[in-house]
Amino acid sequence: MPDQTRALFRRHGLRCTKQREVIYRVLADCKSHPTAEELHEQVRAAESGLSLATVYNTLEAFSARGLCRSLPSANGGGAARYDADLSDHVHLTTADGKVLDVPDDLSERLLDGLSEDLISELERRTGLRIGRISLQLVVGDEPI
Amino acid sequence: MPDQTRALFRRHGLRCTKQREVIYRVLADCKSHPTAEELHEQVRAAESGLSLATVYNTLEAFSARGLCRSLPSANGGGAARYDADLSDHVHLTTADGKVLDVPDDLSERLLDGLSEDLISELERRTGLRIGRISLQLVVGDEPI
DNA sequence: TTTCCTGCAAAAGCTTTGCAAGTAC
DNA sequence: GTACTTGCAAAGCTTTTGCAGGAAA
Repeated sequence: MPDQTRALFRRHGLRCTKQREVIYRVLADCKSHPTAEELHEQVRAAESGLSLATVYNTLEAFSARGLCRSLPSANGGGAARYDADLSDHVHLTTADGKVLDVPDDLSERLLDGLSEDLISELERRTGLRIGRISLQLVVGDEPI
Repeated sequence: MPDQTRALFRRHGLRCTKQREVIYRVLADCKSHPTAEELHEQVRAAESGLSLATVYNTLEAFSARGLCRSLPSANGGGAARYDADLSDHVHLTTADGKVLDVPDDLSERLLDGLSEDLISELERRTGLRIGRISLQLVVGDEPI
């Protein structure tokens, strides 16, 4: 396992196993926001014995420790999708459940609308504590 | 069934049945964006024989005809949530899967960021045809 | 009368869990 | 050695589907 990955896991309180390494590497290299199942297929190329349950457990551990996040799907049903890119960027979800990154410059224009005082206003009125916030555009090809 | 509901169903090409009426009424009166299961519980107060499969079929019919929409969940897994309010408003999804409406004035401030040319820019770069667009804030109580 | 809808039960899809064996620390 | 992780299988939850009877048009 590369020292960098080892350090990353340690820093987040995760044990270093070869399963976790390969899962992290595949997810981090992947621009398509894969489902657990898709990840499992790709990961088995490198570690053929690796089970789907381990993929789920690992994604859960990564999410809990802030190494990845799961993304809202189009409609609640269907498989969860995961992203190891934790930078501020907007996701665009299509009607058929795919998730794309909104290009950085457009993300920025959208995120500029999320000013500090809009967020405090939201906290005040909803009573929620808002630690992080992410923005999701859901698009359909039919006008409403 | 009230004439108004009857007319609404007819206008959208849906047959008028008492099951659909009660499901629509409960959903439209409900501010909490219920899951199919929650809706089923409430609906059975009025129509005790109504099955969960019918709730799902009906929500599917409503969504297809534009009488309601299903909302992205926090993380892809879990039950879908439904909303009969189709006006432009932003949804806020909490880490534990609840969905709230963002107050109108704040929704408006956010939606102002979605200018026509940002949307055409997105269409041009993604190759998608964007017929409708909805905005979802996903918040967590932990900083990322 | 024709077509669509409902209810039931069964199946399908996604995710979690219990447990025994194995591995990192 | 201790605590955590893995793999398997089974269970759990959500959603969809096939089909027979029933209701709307």
